[in-house]
Amino acid sequence: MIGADAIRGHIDLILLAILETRPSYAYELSKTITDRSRGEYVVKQTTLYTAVKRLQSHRLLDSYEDVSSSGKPRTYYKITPDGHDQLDAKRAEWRSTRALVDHFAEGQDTA
Amino acid sequence: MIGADAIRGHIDLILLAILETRPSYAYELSKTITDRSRGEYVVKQTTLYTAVKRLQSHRLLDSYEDVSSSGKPRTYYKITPDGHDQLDAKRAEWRSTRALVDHFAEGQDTA
DNA sequence: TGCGATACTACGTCTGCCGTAGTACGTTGG
DNA sequence: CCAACGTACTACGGCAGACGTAGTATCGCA
Repeated sequence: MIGADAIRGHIDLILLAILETRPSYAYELSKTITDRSRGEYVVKQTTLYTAVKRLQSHRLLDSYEDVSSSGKPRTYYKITPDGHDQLDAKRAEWRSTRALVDHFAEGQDTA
Repeated sequence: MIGADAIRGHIDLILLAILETRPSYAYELSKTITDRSRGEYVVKQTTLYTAVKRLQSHRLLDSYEDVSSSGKPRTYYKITPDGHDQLDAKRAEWRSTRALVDHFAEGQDTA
């Protein structure tokens, strides 16, 4: 089970990366994350909704209603061109972060 | 330059890992981090002091004064046995987190 | 008709990192 | 001698992200 603080700040990257492939809606996104992490990471509903709203407010996601599906109409989220750019940027940032933490965590002394 | 939010939650791991080798004091720790990250990550003083105090309050670090050095007496920090355990735990957590983010970030679809 | 899955919102709280600022001591050097 | 600079540390308020809890609402199905 992975704690939220460890993931903190990377949820945007995860969501954008999932939505890069195809549009999805909040509930499905949360399932996708749970499934693909084999249950290791379960996003809280509040966290998820907050995150998609944040991304949308930054114009990284667009949303549209889908009435055709069964049940309540769903809000689908779709990545925007800006979202793609951000995704690239966040991937790069992640690689830097990963390299940095790896460096210290593994205690190498090569500068 | 790596933003603090990307590192957030991993500072404890970084500090413990550095102190695993040998005791150090706040100022030196900050220099170590700056140097070893080639200036990519510069910890703020407030962040650093908050972090070491937090670790100490959790009994992961011990401190002692060193009067022999020139200048103001320094507070040296030394990792405790509990700190070693935490370090192992945090390393493991980091590996999980890394695997998870990598998985999503790189858009693999192998569950 | 009511239960379970789906779909979402509201609100207050906690924690970590930041910005800014100030205090204080020592060595060095003009 | 005293001023500047590096070292060492504290205080305080702010902000954002994630959380816990809880409530609302619709639909399918038995």
